[in-house]
Amino acid sequence: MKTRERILHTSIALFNELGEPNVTTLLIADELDISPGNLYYHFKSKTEILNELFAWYEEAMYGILSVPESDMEIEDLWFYLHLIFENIAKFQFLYKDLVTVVAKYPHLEKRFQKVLSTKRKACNAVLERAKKAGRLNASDSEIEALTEHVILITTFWLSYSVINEGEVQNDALARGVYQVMSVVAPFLEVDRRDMINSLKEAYL
Amino acid sequence: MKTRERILHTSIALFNELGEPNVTTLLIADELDISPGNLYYHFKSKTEILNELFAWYEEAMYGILSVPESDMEIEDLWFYLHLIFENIAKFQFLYKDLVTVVAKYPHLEKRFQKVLSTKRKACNAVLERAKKAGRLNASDSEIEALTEHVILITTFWLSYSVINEGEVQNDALARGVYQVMSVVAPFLEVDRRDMINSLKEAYL
DNA sequence: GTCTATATTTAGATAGAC
DNA sequence: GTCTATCTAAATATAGAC
Repeated sequence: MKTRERILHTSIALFNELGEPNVTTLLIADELDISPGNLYYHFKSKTEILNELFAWYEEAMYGILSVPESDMEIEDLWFYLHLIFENIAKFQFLYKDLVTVVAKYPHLEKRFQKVLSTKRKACNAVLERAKKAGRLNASDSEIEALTEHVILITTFWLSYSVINEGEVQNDALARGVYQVMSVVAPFLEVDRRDMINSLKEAYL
Repeated sequence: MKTRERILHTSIALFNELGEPNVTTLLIADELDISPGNLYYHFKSKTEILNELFAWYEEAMYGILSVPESDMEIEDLWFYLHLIFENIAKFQFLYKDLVTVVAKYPHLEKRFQKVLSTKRKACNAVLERAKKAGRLNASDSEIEALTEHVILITTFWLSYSVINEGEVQNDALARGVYQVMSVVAPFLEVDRRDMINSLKEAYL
């Protein structure tokens, strides 16, 4: 792996572990056993490292969100949500210090908002489709509130885990998925609600 | 008002407006038209300012949470939730940069967790009481998930608002209250659900 | 491409006069 | 209690040799 690539991979690892505000360019260089001068040969600033990582994040997220979610069953939804949570975990430094990071790198604000609004649309589409398929009983305003819940939970579940447990535990993602499912459950028929409980038993 | 008090009030205002990581002791002193030396005469460090403000926060929060919530109707719940959101808004600098602030001031971690667990107990008690009074139809595991939802929403609603709108809007608190109510609504009888919609119309 | 050495800036904090 | 002046430490970033 070329130095430039190694810098990016080490940066994301350190950011995720220690939080972006606590990772200096010197620390990244130290961890790689290269000099700070070398690091700055490849990236003219810390911001540029962050930009590149954010581009990775966007690419991964839009990739997942563009999946043609044709009429999913509960198990598919569980799986799909897990995929999203996994990608969030991969870029958890963005989520754990979201407001701070966006304040520090203002040009990321609009881009992050765009990801969120894409997520919102995808979520809305999934719920509307479930309603049309007769799987979901919810009014328009209920679907609207549900969508907000789903986006809020997915966005802040990792922060919530860190605050409660001091770190991101192994089962944090599965518990996040369950938490999302539990907010949708009341609008499903009874037998599908049981299925969520089965999935909880199986994965949690 | 004595200088010591003025420092605290100016600090909380600047923290809330700009975010704790972006407020230096020099900025606080400048805003007050006093010298940095003077500020350090009253507080030996920035951490000590934060400690004092956090003690304010704890006092206010425990005060609200110890209210004997005897069997609340929907309107009372709405009002009670608004009280909690208002206090969160008063100390929004803690919430907007929660993970960052706790990482920077590690001794606050346990204390914040204690506030959260007190909140969790209060929420659980309210829901259990509503169930016993026949107002809420929810299983134990549903009440457990509901409690998590309520704590998650109250904790991160302000961050969510900032990310989505770039700042905390005037109606952010009322929308937060509604969002919490909407997660409880499916477990209420139909007429009480309508009441939530009426409250939404009235306050939002 | 990589290194060493160093410059620049800024935040937190202290010393000592008034 | 308050001020001016200054120190220290740390983080970002650059210059120039190899």
